[in-house]
Amino acid sequence: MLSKKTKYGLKALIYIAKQGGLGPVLISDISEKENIPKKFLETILLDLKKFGILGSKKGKGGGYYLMKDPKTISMATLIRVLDGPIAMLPCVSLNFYEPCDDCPNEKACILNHFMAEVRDNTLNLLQKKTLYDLIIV
Amino acid sequence: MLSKKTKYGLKALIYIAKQGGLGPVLISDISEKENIPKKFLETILLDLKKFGILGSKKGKGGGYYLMKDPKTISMATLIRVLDGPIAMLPCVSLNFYEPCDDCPNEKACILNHFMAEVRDNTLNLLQKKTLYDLIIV
DNA sequence: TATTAGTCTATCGATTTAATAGACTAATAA
DNA sequence: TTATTAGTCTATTAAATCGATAGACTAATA
Repeated sequence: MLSKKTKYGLKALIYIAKQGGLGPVLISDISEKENIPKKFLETILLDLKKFGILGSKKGKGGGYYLMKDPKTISMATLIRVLDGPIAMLPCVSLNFYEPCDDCPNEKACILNHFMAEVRDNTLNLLQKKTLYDLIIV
Repeated sequence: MLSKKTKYGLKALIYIAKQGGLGPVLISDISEKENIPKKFLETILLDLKKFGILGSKKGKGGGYYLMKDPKTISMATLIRVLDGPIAMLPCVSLNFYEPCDDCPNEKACILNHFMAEVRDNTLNLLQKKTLYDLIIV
């Protein structure tokens, strides 16, 4: 399951993307319209900024805006930034790989092979879908 | 990500299935061969018994055995029993559904629709694959 | 009746998650 | 230049979950 942080983050990004680049969007605006705790949302958007997905402007007329064309932002990237690994096991994660303590031979591990298949299956969908696909309803 | 409980549980089931029904399999046997903490494994197998996946026999010559043909046990079922929802959000879970507090209208929620698509995509694979598919290498 | 092996309850520490608090800094406009 | 707006940063907290362990108990077999 995705964390609430991830759900909130995705909803915020969809909200911002829907504005279509008409100036920065206020945290408080997103918070109210999407029913996301404001302080929590602050930390999430800050995270997205750190990863170059969002940019921000302080002061009056400030807010958050997308740094790239929504068509170039895949859902796989967003889930990885917000939630972490897409794979079901660390030993088949492409971006967050970690070996299993209990597994003496990963290449011979049946579960490893199966979970890699599941990962590829999911990735195939998540990499194709972009933020843009979500805002054109 | 799947919990260690789930990973251990799946490895144990694969181990038991590989014995091909030649009498009950000992917890200690699985624990040693698969490097799973024995006490932890006990609780996991007990869980699988509760859900009718495994049966057990006490005393000498006892142990755990499969209650059904591995060909009839889907990976989707196993992951649900061990880990919980397969869906990425509670609001699109078929077996563990819960509405989102922040969502005023689920049917109109873009994320909901997208995550339902992801769920179907994953489920399509997990329901086809059975425990048997994992033991024939 | 001794031994083997699963059952049950409970507890523990560590980590993660969700959320909040509050002081601070940058940008804008009057 | 200063009041206001709005994002930044650090930190703390409460609750939940995770991974693991302890120990007493019960059933089955030889």
